[in-house]
Amino acid sequence: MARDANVTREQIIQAADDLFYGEGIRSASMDAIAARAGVTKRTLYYHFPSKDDLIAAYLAARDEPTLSRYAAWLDETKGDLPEQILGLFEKLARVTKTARWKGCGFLRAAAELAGTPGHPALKVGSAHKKKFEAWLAGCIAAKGLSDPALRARQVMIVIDGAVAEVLIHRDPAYALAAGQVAAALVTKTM
Amino acid sequence: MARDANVTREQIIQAADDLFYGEGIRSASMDAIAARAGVTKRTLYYHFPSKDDLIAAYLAARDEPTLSRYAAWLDETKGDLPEQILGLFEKLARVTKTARWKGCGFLRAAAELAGTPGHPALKVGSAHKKKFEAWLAGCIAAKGLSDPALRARQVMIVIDGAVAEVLIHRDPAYALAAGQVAAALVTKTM
DNA sequence: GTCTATAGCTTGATAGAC
DNA sequence: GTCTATCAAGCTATAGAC
Repeated sequence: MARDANVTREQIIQAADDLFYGEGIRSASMDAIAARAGVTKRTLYYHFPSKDDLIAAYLAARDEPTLSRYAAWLDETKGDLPEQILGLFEKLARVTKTARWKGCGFLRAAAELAGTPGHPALKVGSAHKKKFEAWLAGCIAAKGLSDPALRARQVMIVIDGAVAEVLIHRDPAYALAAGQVAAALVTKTM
Repeated sequence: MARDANVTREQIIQAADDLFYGEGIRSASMDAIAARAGVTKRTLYYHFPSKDDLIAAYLAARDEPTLSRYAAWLDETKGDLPEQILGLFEKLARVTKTARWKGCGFLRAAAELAGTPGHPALKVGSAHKKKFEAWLAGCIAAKGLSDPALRARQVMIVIDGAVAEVLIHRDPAYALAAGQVAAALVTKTM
């Protein structure tokens, strides 16, 4: 039945997210993902013809939730845009302290798959970051600031730089130092 | 002979660098590394007891050359510190266009090994980035700027953010946009 | 210190039944 | 659409000779 198929598909995606994000893409085996999803490998391969397809689907499923999370972090913070950006980075710093947090899934996929240039998951990751950057540009343009596209790009660089640095050192302080830079980037007088 | 052992060891490290950096750590097999180094697996395991040891040694070997490269990029550029920083990012943008460039080996290792927290290579990577940050702090302090430690940390965030973004989009323009931010960070009037 | 050879296991993917 | 069973290849690491 199509209804059950979607449920099964979602269970597989969830298992893939747990293992790809938790252990790394190459480290997580199709065996382990099938077992975690509670299906056999035959069923897994029925829904996803290859591991590469599953990797791409795993990242695609993270796109919307990731954007929503950052948008919520911004919206939850009172004040003008620089203050909101500071709030976003404070919330980022907080989640990086949790045991589950292991950096940005898109960036980690790009890092791990850098050796296979045409990989479908790389396109998904690039598209996600473009969407993120466009959302930032919209927030900046709404405040009437000059050069929203450039500022959005620079804030994006600072966000991913902060995430990378926190992952490397396991120190949330980097996110707070980054927040200051990003806040300055969305302030009229630079 | 000890002399030949060092030569062999260096050949293995070179082969590991080619394959770990080129294809990814998990994707590159010990078989392939031994073959590329022109030794048998027995010899490979004589010099490096495990793959994890070899990964750590591969990163350790990249430490000094990486720092020297960035230092050269700074030194080669005429002008005051903000101009030198701009020059550094321009040179970064240029090398990202080469086919061989695939991001930062340290960051990619951190991304790939995020699932194994105690891995020796993660300590090597963190130590390298700390050293890089300390070098930046020295450059900034030498110019008499306030808060050299904080500024260095923020420049580090921007550098790694730029590298991450260029890797994701395969677009050197991100490095140039990042250069403006970093240059502003080492300017007296912020 | 380097060789040949291989153990012991895991991998991504498939065959055929129902 | 899901199952049981299995493949051929690749993996890390080791044994024993010289």
